[in-house]
Amino acid sequence: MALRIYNTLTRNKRDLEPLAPPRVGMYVCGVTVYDYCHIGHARAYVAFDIVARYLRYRGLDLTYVRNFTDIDDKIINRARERGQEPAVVAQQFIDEFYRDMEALNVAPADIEPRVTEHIPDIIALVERLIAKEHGYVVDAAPVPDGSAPAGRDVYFSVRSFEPYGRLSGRDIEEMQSGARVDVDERKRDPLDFALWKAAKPGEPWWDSPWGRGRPGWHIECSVMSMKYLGHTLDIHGGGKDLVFPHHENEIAQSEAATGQPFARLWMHNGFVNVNDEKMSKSLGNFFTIRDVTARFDPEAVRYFLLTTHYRSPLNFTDGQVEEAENRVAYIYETLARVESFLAQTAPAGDGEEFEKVFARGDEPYRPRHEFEQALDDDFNTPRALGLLSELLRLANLLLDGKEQEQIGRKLKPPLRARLLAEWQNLFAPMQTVLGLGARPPAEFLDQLRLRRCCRREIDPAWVEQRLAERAAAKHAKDYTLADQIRAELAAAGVEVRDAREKTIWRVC
RNA sequence: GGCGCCGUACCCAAGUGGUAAGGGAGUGGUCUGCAAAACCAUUAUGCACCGGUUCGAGUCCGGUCGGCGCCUCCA
Repeated sequence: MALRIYNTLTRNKRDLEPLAPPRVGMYVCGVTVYDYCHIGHARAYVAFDIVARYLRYRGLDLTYVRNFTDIDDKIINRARERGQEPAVVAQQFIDEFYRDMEALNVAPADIEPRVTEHIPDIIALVERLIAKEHGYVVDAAPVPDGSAPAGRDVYFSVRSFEPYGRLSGRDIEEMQSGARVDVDERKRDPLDFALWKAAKPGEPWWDSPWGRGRPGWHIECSVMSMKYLGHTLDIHGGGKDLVFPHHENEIAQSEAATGQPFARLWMHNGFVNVNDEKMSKSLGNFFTIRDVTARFDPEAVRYFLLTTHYRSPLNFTDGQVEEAENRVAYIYETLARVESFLAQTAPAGDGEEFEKVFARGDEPYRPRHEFEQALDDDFNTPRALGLLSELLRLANLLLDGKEQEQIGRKLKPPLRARLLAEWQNLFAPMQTVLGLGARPPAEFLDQLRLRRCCRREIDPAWVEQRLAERAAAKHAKDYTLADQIRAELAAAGVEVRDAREKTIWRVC
């Protein structure tokens, strides 16, 4: 069974065919570190986290590279605003990035290179492009204060690379008429882009054959991806907004330099929208990961991001994240119930396997197989979550002892325990691949309750106090008072559940 | 203007030409002192609209309407 992935370059799904199986090299464009990440960033890195986890689950030997762009105009501007060194700004937001990703349970990449640590490699590639006449050197634009420029600029000649535009499906001639490209007579073609930029006064710089300067935006990814993964990557990924010009330019630079295909498979995730419009810094309609995880459990954000296929647009609303948070709570409540049942009942019984007991007509029930089919099909996480939901429902069915309603017969508790133990094994890969439900259930549920108490300004001590009073009333068979207290708690957002031994509560 | 994507129930969302996953909300039920949770049942002869191909189309083709994206920094 092959893993099929949508390839932006060919506009269809292709089998993943690594150059040197089982090894797979994947490069994903990382963040420019000048600000907190927003939900759009979260989507991209959660999407590729699933890719990484699933490739490993499938037994592939993945090397995952994700860079940090730690030198760039925006970082320099931010540093200037704050009166800090650009390197300080960059380091701060690298740290913030890690905090966000950790909260979202996004595993680090294997290699996380930074642009500023690869300047000699970048210079070498620019020199190579100049030698092959794909790059050309021009005088830097005049400096506003009239002083002499510190170096010269190097541009890539788009017309020297015949296939330019293939990834994004556009034609150089047609783009000219777009008229939205700047006119700079130093460039041979308006679409030519900078490989190396002369330093302006007050900007960070590195010595180079073209004087003091710094890398252009696109060259870093060509350099760092090929350095760690070789000339041809198995997978190159990023957000849809990088298709043009960033990835187009990466292809041009890399293939012009090496003469080899740069990436076999291009994956691009869709946007996160707000009111059906793209969430972006420039539109100012973004929510940072920090904002959202302050209000909702980070795992709810992760779940929410997986409810839509990674290539489709995803509309962000509080209601959706709240719903996701309820689903995650359902996962952990089920896991907690399974744990507690198994702690009390010893499994026993043979020959009654999950796939037979819950057979669908003549077909055995094989959730793991279906799960793999879903992810094999271009990482279809919504389908995978659907299967997850079914599986959770079956666990609760067994826990309630209501399996008769589904399979037409009643099972003895030891056999139910055995099936639930098997259930845990079926569920485990879903936990590890999706990165959901992997925390200790009690810990999660306590945290969620605290978080929701904060959200609704409920004092847990007050709840406990009122519940004690209600227990006394119930004991005295004063149901009127007991129900009155329960109604009062419910009005505050506290849901009371009378379980067998004790009363538990949660916040909605 | 060029290129491209999308339009599935009240809401979110899968859907590989062959009887429309899953979740939320709603309704009925089981359980419960009553509830809540959980579970069971139920909710699209229908997939924006109009044509076409086919034994058969949400799925393929053409057109119409509506929404969005890229073409400039952007995950």
